[in-house]
Amino acid sequence: MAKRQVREEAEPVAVSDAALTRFLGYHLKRAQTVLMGDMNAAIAPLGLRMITYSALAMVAENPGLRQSHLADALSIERPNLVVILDDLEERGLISRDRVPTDRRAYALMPTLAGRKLYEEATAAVAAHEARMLAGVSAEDRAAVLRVLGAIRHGKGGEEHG
Amino acid sequence: MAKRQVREEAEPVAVSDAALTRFLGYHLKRAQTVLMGDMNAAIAPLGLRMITYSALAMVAENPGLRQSHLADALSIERPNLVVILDDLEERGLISRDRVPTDRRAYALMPTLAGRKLYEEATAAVAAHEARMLAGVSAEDRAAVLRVLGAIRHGKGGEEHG
DNA sequence: TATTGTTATACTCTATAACTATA
DNA sequence: TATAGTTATAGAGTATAACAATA
Repeated sequence: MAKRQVREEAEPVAVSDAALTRFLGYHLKRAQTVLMGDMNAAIAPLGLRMITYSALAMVAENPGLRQSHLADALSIERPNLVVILDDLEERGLISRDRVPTDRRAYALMPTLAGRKLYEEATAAVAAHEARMLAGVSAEDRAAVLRVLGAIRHGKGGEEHG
Repeated sequence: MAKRQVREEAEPVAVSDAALTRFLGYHLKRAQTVLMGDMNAAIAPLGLRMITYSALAMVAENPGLRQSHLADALSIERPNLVVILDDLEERGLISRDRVPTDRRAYALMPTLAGRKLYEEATAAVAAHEARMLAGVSAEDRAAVLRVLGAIRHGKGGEEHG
């Protein structure tokens, strides 16, 4: 609107990305941000976020799981898992049952409502990813999993400082 | 250490990931965390982090860049860029020069020290990524870039709510 | 003495509103 | 009135220390 000044850039301004596009870290971070933000939006109507869905999924498919094991599996710290499980428990999606043989620990169990929401959410997540990967070939999908696995596991054997 | 109780799990405890491994978001987040953490460690000796390196790289290869354009290019908010540039400027790696034709804006310029550090850091980053992708084929690397690009750009044309 | 879950806390990252100085 | 850069601030996400109960 208005009269348009003597400026070259009214459009997005083409800034060269060339300095960064050579690096996988750049692409990985951007894609991760977009995918997770979009996935969070996709399951927000169910009252879930990615981390919350992940915890629910693990409990649903590994009934009896201990909190410390779940934290390890999700690669998060034990203290940070507490509030996530508080949320799921308060909403009646999981329960924390005392373990008779080790009264320090809790066995995490999905409730019926938890299982139901897990299935709904899983369908939503699958649909979301199908949409995100609509134009991607099966070969490329497989390749991505190989590379992401290599990044995730490749580390640790190379340097230790 | 000590006597070993009557417990099945002294080792890492095999918890099934199956509930999550079907989803790309899971792999993407893990890989991103590992890669970025590792890259940050790789360039920490140079006093840089990934975001800090990215900003320096963009300035080095796009001298005269404005802050708002840089923020757009890095997909970060303008206010968050300020402290990053403060850091680079205080260390004498970039300068903020007034733009004569628009005295509101700053033209970001790399200093000589900035260019030098950028080249060092670029070598470190490239070496780091080469290490991370050591066992990955050229085809798989290309496939990853295709898929990450699809995720990053694929969004936005599908839904708008 | 070590471990499970918890609390408190801190540090980073990210996001928004509002200010200033210019346009 | 709108824009560039800034300030202040709030919210996630992530990390560590330390505590109570239990092993």
